[in-house]
Amino acid sequence: MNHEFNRHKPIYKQIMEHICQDIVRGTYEHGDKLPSVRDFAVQVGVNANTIQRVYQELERDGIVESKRGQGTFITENEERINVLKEEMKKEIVQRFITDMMKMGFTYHEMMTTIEEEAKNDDSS
Amino acid sequence: MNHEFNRHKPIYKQIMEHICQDIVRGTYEHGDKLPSVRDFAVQVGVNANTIQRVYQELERDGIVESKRGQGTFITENEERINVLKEEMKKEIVQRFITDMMKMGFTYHEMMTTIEEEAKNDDSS
Amino acid sequence: MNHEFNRHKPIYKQIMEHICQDIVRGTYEHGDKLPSVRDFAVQVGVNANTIQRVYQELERDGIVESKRGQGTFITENEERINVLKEEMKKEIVQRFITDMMKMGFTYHEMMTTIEEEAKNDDSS
Amino acid sequence: MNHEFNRHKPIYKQIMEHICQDIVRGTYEHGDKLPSVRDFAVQVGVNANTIQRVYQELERDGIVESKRGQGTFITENEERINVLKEEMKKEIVQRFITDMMKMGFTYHEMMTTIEEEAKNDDSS
DNA sequence: GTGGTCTAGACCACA
DNA sequence: GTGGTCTAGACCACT
Repeated sequence: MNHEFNRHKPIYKQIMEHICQDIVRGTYEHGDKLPSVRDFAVQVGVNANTIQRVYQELERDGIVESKRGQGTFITENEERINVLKEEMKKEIVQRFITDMMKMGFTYHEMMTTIEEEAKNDDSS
Repeated sequence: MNHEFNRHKPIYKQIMEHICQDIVRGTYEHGDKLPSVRDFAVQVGVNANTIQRVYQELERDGIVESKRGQGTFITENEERINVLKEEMKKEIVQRFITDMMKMGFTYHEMMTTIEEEAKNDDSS
Repeated sequence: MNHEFNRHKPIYKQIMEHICQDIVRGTYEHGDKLPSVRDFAVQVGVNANTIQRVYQELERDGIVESKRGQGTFITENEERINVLKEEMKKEIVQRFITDMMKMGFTYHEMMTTIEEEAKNDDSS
Repeated sequence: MNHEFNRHKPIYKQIMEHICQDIVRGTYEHGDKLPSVRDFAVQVGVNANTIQRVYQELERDGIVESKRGQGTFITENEERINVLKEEMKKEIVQRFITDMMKMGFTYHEMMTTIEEEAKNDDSS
């Protein structure tokens, strides 16, 4: 499988985000094993060094833990995952609100807009 | 006035966005004159070339028009401005929705979250 | 009447070209009087200085002659006009041929292309 | 090699045109790697920033693609190249025809003129 | 004074 | 080494 990457954002960050999304969505659970660096690199079609960096940064953030000779695992620390979820949600929401406000929209208009999208989604 | 710039995004893009926000919010109207390249550069504390690039890209996008020896102006084409507003809104909203969905949130949860932020804002 | 000018070419040159085209096409004849600087400026909607420069350069080229207190006239020198026509034609043709050759077209293809345009023009 | 540039046209545009001509003529094919910004700059004797701009504008036009840390490549999109060829041809031909018409020439005269040039070229 | 182009040289992130 | 951004300062043409 060949993933599409956004040109204007570091690939390693995009992969990091993707993993985090999988975690908070429940696709990965605490303690799950991640693919090996090499396998993962082949799967997404990037250099192994790039995946290496992804795992490093995720470990630095306490999201994953690498065990020598065994592989890399989602942290057993459930609280860390909850915090991650809140962090990500907050960042996305805050960004949305400030961007919309800079354009002059009110909270009411923001909610209406999302409601409309929800309807479009239903009917499609 | 000395503006703060996000270190992970080109300054010229941040300035472009800022101008576009001013336009859709109504701070600038169609036909309005923008500051000269050099004046604007001094105002925001960047090099004149950076502003030059901002104006160039905005002109390519049909948002402003540069007139020789006279200055740079918001386009007279009101329709273009309406389109700009829709484009910007759509991009922000779509981004928000897809990011939230990737994390597993429903439309309902998205709206609830914003509602909560609105309340916090009131009381603050 | 408000003329449209090409942004990326000096206005005075565009006006010069326009006058020369009128001359070689026969719209102006040798000895004809051109509009006064001010009238012409109003007609085409530019600054009078710009027209002033147009007349100056045309006079330098021997295309027009200005007579004090009377106005500006197309030269009486018919030979000069014939030379002008040849110069302009040659420039246009040479430019066309070299541009097409740079793209890899043959003389035969150039003529075919023009033939096609001629047909489209007929039927339209 | 030291190239000659037309003083009345931005160097970056002249280089852009040159590259496009190489593409439509087949000197470059889809997927080919272009010289690095710095190498190209040395080759044509201009500043690296000028080449940078050339690549940027070509990328915006969908003609080339820049890949981080790898280089700049002609697009893999063959259709885009075909469109480019048609665009360039059309622009040149239309310009020739309108210029000649403004001077009062007929389609027949245009073709005769080119035919004559072709003969001169043969005998030279 | 206005926009537009170019240079020289620096620094950064990515691979 | 590769593209990308930014600065400082210069020069040009147009008005």
